[in-house]
Formats: sequence, structure tokens, C-alpha cells
Amino acid sequence: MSNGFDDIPFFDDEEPAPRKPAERAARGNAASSAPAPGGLGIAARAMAARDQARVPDYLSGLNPEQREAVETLDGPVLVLAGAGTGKTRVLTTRIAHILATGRAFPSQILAVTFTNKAAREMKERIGLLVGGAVEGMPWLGTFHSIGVKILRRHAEMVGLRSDFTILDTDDVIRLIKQLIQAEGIDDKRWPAKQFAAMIDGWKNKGLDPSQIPEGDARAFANGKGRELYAAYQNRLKSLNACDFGDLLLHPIRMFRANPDILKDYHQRFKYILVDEYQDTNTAQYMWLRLLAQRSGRMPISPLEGEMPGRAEGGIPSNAGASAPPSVGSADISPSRGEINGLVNICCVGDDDQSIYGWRGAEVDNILRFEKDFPGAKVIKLERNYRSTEHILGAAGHLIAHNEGRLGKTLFTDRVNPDDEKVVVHAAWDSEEEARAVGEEIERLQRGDADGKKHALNDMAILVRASFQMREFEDRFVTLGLNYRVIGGPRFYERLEIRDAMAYFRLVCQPADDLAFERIVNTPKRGLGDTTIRALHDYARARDIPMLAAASDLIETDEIKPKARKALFDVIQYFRRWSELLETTPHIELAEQILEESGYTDMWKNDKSAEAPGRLENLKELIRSMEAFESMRGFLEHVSLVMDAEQNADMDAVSIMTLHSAKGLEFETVFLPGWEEGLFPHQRALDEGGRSGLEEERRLAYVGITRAKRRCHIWFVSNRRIHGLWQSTMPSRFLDELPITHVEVAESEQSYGGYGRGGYGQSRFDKADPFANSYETPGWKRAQANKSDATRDNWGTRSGHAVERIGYGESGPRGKTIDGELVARSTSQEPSRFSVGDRVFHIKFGNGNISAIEGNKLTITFDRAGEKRVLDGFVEKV
DNA sequence: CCCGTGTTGGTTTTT
DNA sequence: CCAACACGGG
Repeated sequence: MSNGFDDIPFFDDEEPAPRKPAERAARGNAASSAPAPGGLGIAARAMAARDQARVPDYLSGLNPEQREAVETLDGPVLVLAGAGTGKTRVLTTRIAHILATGRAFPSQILAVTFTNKAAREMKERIGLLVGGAVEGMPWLGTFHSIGVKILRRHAEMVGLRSDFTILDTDDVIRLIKQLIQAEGIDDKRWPAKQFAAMIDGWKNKGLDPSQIPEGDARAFANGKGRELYAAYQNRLKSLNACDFGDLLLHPIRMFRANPDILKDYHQRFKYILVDEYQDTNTAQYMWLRLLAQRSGRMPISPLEGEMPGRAEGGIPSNAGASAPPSVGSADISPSRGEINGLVNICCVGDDDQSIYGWRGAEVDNILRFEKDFPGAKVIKLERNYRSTEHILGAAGHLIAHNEGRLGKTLFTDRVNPDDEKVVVHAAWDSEEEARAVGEEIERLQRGDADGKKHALNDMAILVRASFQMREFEDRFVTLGLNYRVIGGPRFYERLEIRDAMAYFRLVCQPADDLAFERIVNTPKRGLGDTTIRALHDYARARDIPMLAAASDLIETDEIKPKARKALFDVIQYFRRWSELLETTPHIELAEQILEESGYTDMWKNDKSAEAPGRLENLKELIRSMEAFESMRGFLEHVSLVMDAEQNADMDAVSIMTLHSAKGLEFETVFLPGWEEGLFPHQRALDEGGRSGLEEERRLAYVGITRAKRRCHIWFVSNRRIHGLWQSTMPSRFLDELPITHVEVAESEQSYGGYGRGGYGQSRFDKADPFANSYETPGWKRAQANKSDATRDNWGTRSGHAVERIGYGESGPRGKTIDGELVARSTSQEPSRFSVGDRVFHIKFGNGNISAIEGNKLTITFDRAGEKRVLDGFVEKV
């Protein structure tokens, strides 16, 4: 059976020891056979000297620290790579170096990232360095994609078949809901969603049902937490399915139970590289330790209850006495180049950018690295190539307020007297904040400030919470300023896509009950609750899939004739499609399935405004299948890679959360909402205490360090929270910025001072400690702007466009549509519309134009009533 | 089965 | 305040 993973060579492609090119190999081996860490032998030193003379291209241009990080191939290495210090470059060059020196074949390198995006980027950049050799790197990928690859090979060891399905969050919640109901528990009081989150948390920690803390187990459904978790795992097994957590946990269990298999992987992976190590959770840590560990001297026992991170400083290698029973003892003699029985593992990360503690990441993993991997080389990259000294100075001073850190200070020597300081602005409320940011953006765009016109693509607004985006969107629509929102629900999470996928899944995997239940009555076939319940009970009683149960039951008279007929048809279709699976091209089959099932017709007959968009999405889904060889291959891809590609052509300001900004950079960054309660967020403070505050501070650090040249921070005195206006205090982080690198904007008139209660005085309490007068240009400008804004609330600029990357059906107020350019007004020219035109709006549907003013139209929609919209959002019908 | 009304809660997100 | 969801009526 071809299931999309046979094409990856595994152990059957075991290469002989690297030998060519001869000269390079000799060099590499000489170095690696040198008595590690102590000092190099004379011959090796001579050769090293010779190497100095002939530096390979890919090494030139690295600074000494980067170079050391690339060239220290033997033993554990931790690269502490500050923001903008060339982290990815080090990682990719290191791989290139391993390959070029003949140390390992591409298939002997394990390189893990967190996101598909990061994996893709790495692949591309390695490709640039070494050419086609990347193709041979089957083990470069996310934790999860590598986890699947391992698990497919050994699925039977954990009670699965190798064609198991991967459930996403939505499936998981539906499944749990069923279990909760089956237990007779009130699913209102104990929401499935909440329990799914708990399970996720346990799995992040690597905990089986038997290992979860008693308190946790009791906390849900009157103490049924543990039973439910166990029931969930059983159900997954009978569905031949996995959730995301299992993709890591099953391999861990499998390795522990089968040292011989683990040993194969030890032999395979000569080099391990890990990106964003500060984001690893306990399960990922355990997974890595199993793969990295050699010689059985490393006690690793989190599954036995010992949590790494506590317990006297982690896991000392010499604590041989407490070696764990099973896994640890896979006795592999250290191969050449490994020290302390450890593989050549290189973890790259930045403890100051650890912002995912709330979803299970353990900063402690990176803080503990030297203890975990004795003899580890720690290399700090502190030379920054991204930002000005002011930005680095501000960020550095801020982050220095954290206690739990390894300590780095970024610097740059590209100092320019024209560099702007970080600017702190105050505004009266969030509306004014949005207005002022919009003005600043336009100023930069026009080039007023420095004579240079700045592209919108070089600017970003980074917010703490997504509700903050709305005000900016509103303002930018008004101004006709292009923007794109990054983040939010994605293409593959949309209803119609999930439905279609459920059809495909069921064809490929007839035991996929979740898929069955999803679509058995979609489109409506008169198969209601009663029928489904009967199928469900029958299937459970016999432990067979529901589709099979349906086949059985239509032979009996347990089901009403009408439903029986409908069910019969469904079964027939699936039988046919399954047969066609092997013979028909998958694209064709997919189209056929959606047609014959009546699914496309369902949307064609749907009169709602979203229906056309949904049909378009279905077409897009089919198109995206072209890149795959088989339907199974496609399904595998989708379950792991839920990205939507973005449209980079358009010039637009990016709006996103601070979290999704990690790893990105922009010339100009706007950071609004620096108020106590919002940033740092009250909930982080309440629930996370001191470490919560530190994570918020790291988030602030991430925000500032996204900026290359300009960083504008804002806070407001009044913000509407849950509908009611609250007066707010400036964020404590503002006080943690160094005066030398920060400038407080001339008062934008707004900020009337007030005390800080028990929090002590802030220099931001006064309207402006540095310069403030009602005669300042800033005040005058503010006044001017104010009238400006009220005068023309709709703006008159042309070419407005909005893009929403990854946002699904419910873009706010119908302004935007999924990743597509939806508005392009042309107000300079006479309107392309006339009063009375019949038009279509993607959100509001069809309607007639009743008035036109510039690029804004008043339209009476058939269903949505009268609305004012920009002309770019509608088209003639 | 669809739609309207009431209720509830409202950081951050990947796989 | 506003959006998502659950429930009940037609």
C-alpha cells in the first residue's frame, strides 16, 4: 500500500561510512578523532591551521562566535542566540558544514523546529548553501512531523496501525464531548473544550492517565478526570487515531519499551539540531533526551514521575545510581566525536524570548542545558545585525529586570547619529491611539519625516491581545490604508474545508468514526439523532467502525425505511469511492466525491452570503491537492501543516499579536497598549505570579527587538474593557526603559496626569516630564489632526486594500476575506458604480446601491439591510 | 430545521 | 459592548 511515507528511505538505505570527497573526509575525521575536549593533537592542529588558510565560502562572513557555533561539531552545544544575531544562519551553516566535511550524510542529521514555517525556511536556506543535498534530509522537520514519521514505522508497538489518523483539536473536542456524555456527566458544567485543554497540558508534560497528579484528576467532572483521560486514550486506539500530543508521546513510550529500536535511531542520528529550544515542553525534552542519550548513564525518568527542572538541578550524568529502569540503559558505545556518551546535539534558542510558558514550554529546559549535558559548550551570540543601538539599549535595559535568565546583552557597532530613539507616546484613549498611529504611518509613507518614503510592508503594529486590532482596522479602513492581519483561524479550519476533508478521510480510512459522524448527514439526508444513536450503539457494542455498523444495520429493520434508504446510498457511495481510490487520480476522485455526495450542491443551493466564498474555498482545496501524489499524502500534509500562504505582493501594514511576531522583523514597529492590566496582562499576573510577569516582560522584549530602525510605544489613559471605560495606568515596563535610549513624544495633549496609587511615581504620570507645553508643535499638531479626523471620517485615499491572512468566515464586520485582496477602491477616478447598480458583497450578499460618495457606497442589501461600504468590497453582478 | 432570543464570558497559539 | 453559543419556538 502506498501511504505517502514509503518514499522516505529509512534504515534500509543505511549508507556506508562517509568517505568522499577524500580530502574533506580526511579533514573531518582528523578533527573528530582528536581527543575531545582537552586539546587537539599536533597533526590535527596543523590541519586546523591549514583549514584557517582555506576557509570554505560558507564560513566566510560569519563572526567569530557564529563560526564557533558552526564549527564546534563534537559534543553538546548550546547556542544562545539573541534576537537578530543570525540564529538561522548558524543553524543552516552548521548543517552545511557537517555535510561539506563529510561528517554525516543528510539522512543522518536530525533537525527539529516547532513550526512548519521554520522548517521550510531552514530547508530553503540549506538548499542555497549545499544545493540538492537538502532533498536527502528526511529528518528535518517539526517535532510532530518527525514524530509521525517515526510512529508510522512502529505503530504496532503502541497498538496502532501504521495508517492511523491524526485528529485535530476540533475532532478531539467532539470526541471528548461524546465521552463526557457517555459517562452521564453534564457537558455544560464540564465543557469538552476545557477537558481537551487539560489533556493537552498533561501530554505536554508527558503524563499518562496513571501519572497525572491526583489534584488534576479530581479537578474535572467530580473526580472523573483520570477515568475520562483513560477512556479517551482507549477510544483513540479503537479509532486507530492519535492526537497531536500522541505524536510525541507514543514514540517516547515506544523507545522506552524497545531499546533495540531506539538503538537504531541512535546509530542513525549522528547530529541533532534543535531550533527555538527555549520553547520545548517536557514531552519534547524527553523525546530529545531519548534520542540524544548514549551509554545509559543519563538518568531520564520524567515518565516515572520525576519532573525535570526541579529535583536538584535536573539530570546529572554522573548520577548513575538513579538510572531509570528501561530506556536509559540502551547501551550504545559512544561513537567517534561524542563526549560524555552524548550525541552531537546542538540546541539553539534564546531564554529571553521564551513566551510560550502558558502552553507548556519549559524555559527551564534551556536554563538547565549545561547540567543536562555535561561538558556542553555554551556559545552566546550577542552581536546584533538588526536594530539600532537605541532599540537594543531599550530592549536590553528592560529585559535586565528579569531574574531567571542566562544573561546576554545585545550590541551593535553600526551606530549612526541619526538613529531615532525609541519613542513613547501617550494618548487619551484607544481611539486616539489608533488615529495617531495611523497618522504616523502616513507620515512615514509620505516621507515627511526624513524625506524617504517608507513602504507599508516595512511597518507593523504588534498588540498584546487581538481585541486591540479592531480599533486599528476600523481606523485604517477609514483612512483607506492597506493593512493585513496575520494570525487567527486558518484555511483548513473552515467549516466547508473540514467537511470536505471528512469525506476524504472516510474514504481513505473507513474506521474514522469522527469523519463519519461529521458528514453522514451533511448534506441533510434525513439521518437524524435517532439513526446516528442506533449506529453508534451498534458499533460500540461490537467494537466495529460506524460505517461497518451501517452496512450491518441496513440489513435489519432496526432503522426506519426512509433512513435505511439514505444510509444505503451513503454506504454505496463510500464503497465506490474506496474502490476508485487506487485507480482514479486523487484530484478527480475528490471532485467526484464532493459532487456525488451532494456537498457542492448543498452550498450552491445555499442562499446565504457566505456560500459563494465557501464554494470558492472548496475549489481552492481541490487545487491545493495537485501538489500531492495521493489523497493519503494530502491528508497527512493537512493534518500537520495547517498554514495558509500569504499574499506578499500587496504593500500593507501588518497587524498581529506580539506572539505571532516572534521571529519577524520590521523597519518600524508600533507597540500600542502598554498599560497595566493589558500589558502586562492582568491574567498573566494573577495566574503566573512573578514568572508570569517575567514572561510578559519577555514579550515586551520580543516586541521591541522586532524593530530595525524605529520603535514607537503607546499607552492610553482610558480604555474600554468589556464595554465599559476604565482609566488605566501606564505599564510598569515603560518605567523599565532607559532614559538614554528613549524619548517621550511631545504631549499629544491627551494624557492628563494622575497618581499611581500604591505603585509609586512613574515619570509617565505627569503629562510629560521632559517637554510639555500647550505651545509645542505636538500639541498644535494634535489639535490640527483632531479636526482633520472629524472632518473626513471616510478618507479619500485610493487603492485601499485589506488582507486577512488566515482569518476565516468571521472577519470583523465583513471588511475582509480570507487572505485575499478584497478592497481596491479607485476614488481618484469617477466611481465605477452608479446608483441603482446591483452588486455583490462577500459578507452581506446582494444588494442595490442607493448612494455614492467618493469611494464609499451606501447599499441596501437584500438580507443585511442598509450598509455603508468601501467600493473595493463589492463587485457588480 | 431554521431562526431569533437569551446567556455568558471576553490573553497569548502550534502541531 | 459584542460575539459566540445554547436553547426554545414556529
